[in-house]
Amino acid sequence: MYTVAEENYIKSIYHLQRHQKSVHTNDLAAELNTRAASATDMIKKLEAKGLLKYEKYYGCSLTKTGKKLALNIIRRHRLWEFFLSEKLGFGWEEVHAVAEQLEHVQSDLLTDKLDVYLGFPLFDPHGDPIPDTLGNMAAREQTPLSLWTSQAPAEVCGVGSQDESFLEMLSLKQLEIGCRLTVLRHFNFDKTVELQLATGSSFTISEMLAKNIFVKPVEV
Amino acid sequence: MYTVAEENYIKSIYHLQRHQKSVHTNDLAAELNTRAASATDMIKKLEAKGLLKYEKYYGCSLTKTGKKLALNIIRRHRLWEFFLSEKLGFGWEEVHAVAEQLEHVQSDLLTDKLDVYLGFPLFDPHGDPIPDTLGNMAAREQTPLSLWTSQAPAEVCGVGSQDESFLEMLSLKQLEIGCRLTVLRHFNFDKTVELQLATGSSFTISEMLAKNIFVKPVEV
DNA sequence: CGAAATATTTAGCCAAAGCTAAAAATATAT
DNA sequence: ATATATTTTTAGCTTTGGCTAAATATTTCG
Repeated sequence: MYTVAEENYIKSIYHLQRHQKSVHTNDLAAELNTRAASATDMIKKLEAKGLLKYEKYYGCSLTKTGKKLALNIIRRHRLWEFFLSEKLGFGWEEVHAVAEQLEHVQSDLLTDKLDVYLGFPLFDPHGDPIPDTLGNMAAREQTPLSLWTSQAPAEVCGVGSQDESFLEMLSLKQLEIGCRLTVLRHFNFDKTVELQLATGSSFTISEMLAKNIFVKPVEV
Repeated sequence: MYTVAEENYIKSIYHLQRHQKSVHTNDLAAELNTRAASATDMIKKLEAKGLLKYEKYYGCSLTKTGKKLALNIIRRHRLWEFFLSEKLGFGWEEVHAVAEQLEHVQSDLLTDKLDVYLGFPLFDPHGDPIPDTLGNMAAREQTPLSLWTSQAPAEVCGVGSQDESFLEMLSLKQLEIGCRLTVLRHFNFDKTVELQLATGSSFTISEMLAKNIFVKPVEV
């Protein structure tokens, strides 16, 4: 069994590892809203437990065991998100905070029974894929709006951040998951994107926002 | 917000308070598998937070605030037990351990939405009543087998302990929740109880066991 | 009643996980 | 390439929750 703190470190290291191959102390501390010194301490502890490899002043990266644990935590998190949204009627922007707590309930039996009960969902309410028992998950068939060049109508199917101010902005601009839109044009100068909603209204969004909204072709 | 340790102390004090009016340090320590010294420390902390009143060498008892918290924790615990049993198909003897973890997820929104989702259940799978938002709960319409004198068939609807060895014994003797039985007689000498199952088999159980099995009249 | 047994508290430690401040290593920049 | 800036680590302290051993209250019993 692992402590909540350990699990949170493992999860953060896993997420950071998608971008940088080796995870640096400062980045990890920033991700967890803590200090570099604390991160160093925990990294050492996790290395002792065989969950990651660590080279002083260079960084760390998860071992096979560490990755497996990370995927299990992510699995729990996303299954709970799905449950909260689908079964309890939580707004998709409310689920994250509660799932942060639920993900630390350690019982594989619970996780697997929940998975069965939910019908083995492949994606959580944010469009992120849910790992199965072995850690395998579907690839997200998603393109950030910033890269979507097709004229064809697109459906919002994922977001790149759980930040509250970001999610608030989305719902303000009526860019919820499942909503349909068309990209009118990309402005090369400042990378802003002009788009039109199914309701007919059109407006321009920043590059930052466009990078964090994922879309896919509208299904027939 | 309260820590997991604090919540567990509050819950234990609440349970002990049903029997003794004032809860003694040693009993509390025993209940929580810890030592008297640790209990003293925590009692002081909880008093400082206004959750209980404490008199040195005498004991402690929950304040109004403390009781409210206790009932909220119990509410969460029993709702999760119901969920695990009803929705996920856990055996009723498996739910307790997992609910011990789930009960510490702190989100009133979650608790209330879960309650709605489950259809405002009144009793958990062990037959214990589930408090509502205000802390009110149904009285358990249950009699311990040791006091059941009626000739009429009875239905097992509750248990007086979550102890593993006890629950194991129950399932071994096929005395699950919901099962039907008739009490053949009470032996005055050693307070054992002879009973007959719906299957026809009959046997005698100890006073200890009889006190911990709750029954109610079979519903028509 | 007073001595022995029992219960409770105090004092002093430990481990986990965090922090600050200072030291050491690495990276950058003129 | 050396000086400066940044990053990382170390050292030492804090809080939470638990422990043991010793001290102090309380209860019980001869």
